[in-house]
Amino acid sequence: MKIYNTMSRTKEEFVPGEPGKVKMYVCGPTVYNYFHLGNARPLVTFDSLRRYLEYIGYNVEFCQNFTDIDDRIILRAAEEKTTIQEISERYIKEYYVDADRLNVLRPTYEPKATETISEIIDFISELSDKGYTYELPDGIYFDVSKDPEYGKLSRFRLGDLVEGAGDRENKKEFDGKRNPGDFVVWKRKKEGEPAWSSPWGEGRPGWHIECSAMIRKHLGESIDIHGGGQDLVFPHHENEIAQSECATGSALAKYWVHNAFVNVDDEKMSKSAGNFFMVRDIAAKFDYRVIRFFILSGHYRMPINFSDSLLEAAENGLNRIRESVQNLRFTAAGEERKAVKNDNRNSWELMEAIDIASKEFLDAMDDDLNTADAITAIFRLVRAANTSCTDPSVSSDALLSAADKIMELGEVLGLDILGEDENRIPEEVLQLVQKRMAAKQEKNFKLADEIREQISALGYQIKDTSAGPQVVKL
RNA sequence: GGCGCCAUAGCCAAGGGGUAAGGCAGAGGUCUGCAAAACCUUCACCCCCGGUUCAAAUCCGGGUGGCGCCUCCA
Repeated sequence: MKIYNTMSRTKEEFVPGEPGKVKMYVCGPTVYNYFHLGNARPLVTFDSLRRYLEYIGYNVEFCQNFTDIDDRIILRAAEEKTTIQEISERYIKEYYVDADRLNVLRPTYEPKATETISEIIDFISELSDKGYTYELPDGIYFDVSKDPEYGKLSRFRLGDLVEGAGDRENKKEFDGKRNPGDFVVWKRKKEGEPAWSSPWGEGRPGWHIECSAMIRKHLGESIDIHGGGQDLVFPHHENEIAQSECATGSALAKYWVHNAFVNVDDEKMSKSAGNFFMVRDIAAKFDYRVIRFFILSGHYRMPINFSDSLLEAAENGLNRIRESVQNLRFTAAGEERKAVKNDNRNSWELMEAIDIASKEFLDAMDDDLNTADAITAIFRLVRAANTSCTDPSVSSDALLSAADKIMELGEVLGLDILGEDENRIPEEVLQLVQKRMAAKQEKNFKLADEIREQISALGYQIKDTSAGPQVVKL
């Protein structure tokens, strides 16, 4: 497959360091709150990349961290008069509630910063021994001027950073720093803060260092894919590269992959801007599957706007796929349909459409994870399959093959098109369906409509087809 | 100031030198007691101006408009 590499700013052929194996790392959440739609985008994007790589045969080792020690967590704990452990544990639990329902697979490794302290300290020691760091009263800093390649990912030059600093240049934060771009790897303890002992006294790790240490601990010195949101390119990933490559001497990652933002009215959704929507709250109105489908309906490197009407459009689109699978299975179950031989011409044409959809799907995903086109391939199969449902000469086997393929491709995107339990109809509902059938036979349409209302109140919808009533979960 | 991205129908969104995928919404029709779904039909010359070319929405140059990073941030 081809994947866009931020390092080269071009699409490159994906060739992992070790054949058949992929090592990928994605920057995970700082756990001090529920996550918003903008945070959900990389989760869904990289989960889909991981699923696709596994689908085409790779063995994927996937690592995603939890930042569970950070200024915001400390602040939150202070506000609530509790410990940082309590805060981070709570929001890790809540993270899983949302992530699981978004059908995000659990990573192979999910390290926490606070459980990686000794590796982080070792890492800093190495940098220190090699002369890349210096001490200031408040902590240990990385000297970016010691790294001749610094800036290669973001393509920022050190001089430009000084200019970009603008009005911040006069602020205290630069006091003592050798270069404006220098960043802290170990923060000395301030009164009342949680701390760990280290060769530099009590303190806690800086933000960037945890990822460098975790990657090496779980995946090794060099990995295949490193992912995250576009805003992490600088400074976070740039600094990770500087630390890791100065320490180990080898390239940290072969492919740098970054997703674009979720916007509201064309402006970046962010906590600081206050224009964010929690996934939890959106899920009160829309199914988590709709949220995932919405995220995947555009290319990951293009910004997407969020609004209710866009979610509604996504919901309707996803329903079209779901209904198709339901209709295919229902139609295939018909007795007359089962008698149709599967080697007739029209059945064969549907089988061909299935193959074409598979190929289009693979082509789309191979082209830099083009999930928008991959979804189009599914829609094209849906159209062909629905048309086949109206053609009595197409066999049950062919219809079921189409349904299976739609489910299979949907699963690669993690869409969970039809859950297992959605096929089982409760006895109570089935009895009502029988009663309604009887009422219809007697032309008692008033009663029939009342029963339909009852069924609907139980969460099921009834559709009268030429082959009898079809019941589906709403 | 530095670096970078984007501009395609009412909306969303792919594509990317040879004459515009798909979805949502809309209109008309078929089926149907009604409803729902489905099916059929219909719905764009791709921001503007130059240039290259037999041919440009696609390439190049210049505009205009929108956005992002350079500060915690997905």
